[in-house]
Amino acid sequence: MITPAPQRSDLDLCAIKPCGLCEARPLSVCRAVPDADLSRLAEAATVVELDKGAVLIREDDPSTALFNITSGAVKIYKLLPDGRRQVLGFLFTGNFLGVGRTARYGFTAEALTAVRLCRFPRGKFMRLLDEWPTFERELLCRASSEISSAQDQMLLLGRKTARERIASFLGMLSARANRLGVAADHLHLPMTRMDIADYLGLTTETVSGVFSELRRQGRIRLDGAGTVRLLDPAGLEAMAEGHALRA
Amino acid sequence: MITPAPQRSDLDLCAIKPCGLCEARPLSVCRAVPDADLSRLAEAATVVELDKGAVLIREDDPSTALFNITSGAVKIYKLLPDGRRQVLGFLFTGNFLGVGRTARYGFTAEALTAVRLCRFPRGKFMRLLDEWPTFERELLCRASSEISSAQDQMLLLGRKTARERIASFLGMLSARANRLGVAADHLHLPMTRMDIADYLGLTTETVSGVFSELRRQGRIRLDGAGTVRLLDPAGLEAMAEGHALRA
DNA sequence: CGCACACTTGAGTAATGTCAAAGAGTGTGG
DNA sequence: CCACACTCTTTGACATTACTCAAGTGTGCG
Repeated sequence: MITPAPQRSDLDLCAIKPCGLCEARPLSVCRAVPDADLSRLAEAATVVELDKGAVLIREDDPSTALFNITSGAVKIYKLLPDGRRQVLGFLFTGNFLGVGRTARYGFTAEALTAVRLCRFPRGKFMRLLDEWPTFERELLCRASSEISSAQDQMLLLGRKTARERIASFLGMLSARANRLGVAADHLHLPMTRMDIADYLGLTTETVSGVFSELRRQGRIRLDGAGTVRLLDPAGLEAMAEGHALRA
Repeated sequence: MITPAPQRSDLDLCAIKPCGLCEARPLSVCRAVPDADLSRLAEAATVVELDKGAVLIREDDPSTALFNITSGAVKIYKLLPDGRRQVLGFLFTGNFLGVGRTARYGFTAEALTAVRLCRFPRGKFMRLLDEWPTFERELLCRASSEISSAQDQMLLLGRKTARERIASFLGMLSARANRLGVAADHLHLPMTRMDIADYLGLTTETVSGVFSELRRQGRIRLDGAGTVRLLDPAGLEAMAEGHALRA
């Protein structure tokens, strides 16, 4: 509901880093670029480092560049004229921003933590795309799964209760941790309650209330410092799918 | 809220139609296929005709085929175990179904009217994709704009009021009519109030109530037979973006 | 140490959902 | 061609979920 005053931060241009050594590569679109061509990829990219709160993409600005996150977390959101906000997603290492074909960005992107990104000017990027079919396939693949997640989110926003939304949210974070091979029941939330609320179509008060309710029910534990421990993942999973909750 | 009993209809296999004469081609992904290769495209496709209400894709079934709509309208939706439903979208002539890369369909697709489609077995389709880079680019392009629409819909579902949702819905249909070169203030709605409600995250009663309110305000006219006339497109547009409404 | 900021809690409210019933439109079979 | 049966739509009374507003409690940072 509240418009945060987004601070414009100049993009720090850092030395180009060889893509071959990049620890984010296995998670990124660039994994589809042939090893032999890595230097051409590195040529096209500029490494950018931003502080927490910095805005890297502004809704309705001309979309001149695409970004790959190599470390840190980013939130993307849309605003209504009166300041109501919808967070469209949280992006982490390996996520790619700006695939949209339109002339202008459809959302704002803001750093949740300090971030490091590779910035690709749109024109250069498109030319590379033409050369490496595997790269284009990778993008299509990612776009497809993004559509699929968006559809899950539509079901959540359109039809789930506040409880179910929070349970789904925790489930998603847990699944992501699992995919990355991290402990899936010990979650770190880099976003505020308001970000979560704006992501789930709720208010901070409701999010807070449901977290407390889940804590009282012994399903989660709030360890402070943005950490949540899942004590009953199965129960939360069931709740997320809309099954009535016992206990 | 209600699960319609979807009737399984056998896919009628019809004679293969030459793609060169297809009136849906300028609107479809196939416009990106080189003319010289059209016969290979036609070989891969099977023309299918379905009655209103027929289910062509069932959520969680193995995704064995992709479809291109050559005439008619289709709705796609997801269900929760207790029957709550979220309509993800309405698809028309030229829209493409099934780009998802996953092994199973993520939604159910049901004919809103009688439909004609081209059915592509997934394997064959993927092989064609490898051969025609322009075809793959076309799909990526469509996937991007689908993501963009999905994001608009998330804003709608997460943050807009019932009034704003209906106004947005009418605006979308109007914009589509405009794109097709049809009169943009005379809309035909092939879907029921319940479909609209399930698309906008509302109930039929609320949808009906808002339609009546807009009619009383002189902003629209309900001509029966699923036809709506927009009397105040500018006012509706403003309403869709969340501006307070005078009058 | 104290000021922000984020989070939690609770009381009251408003928007939308639920339930019920009547009205309109459509198609079918006599 | 009409009557019936069906579904879809509209309307209204009532219930409920989540929001608003307000106060109070951490928690981190300068």
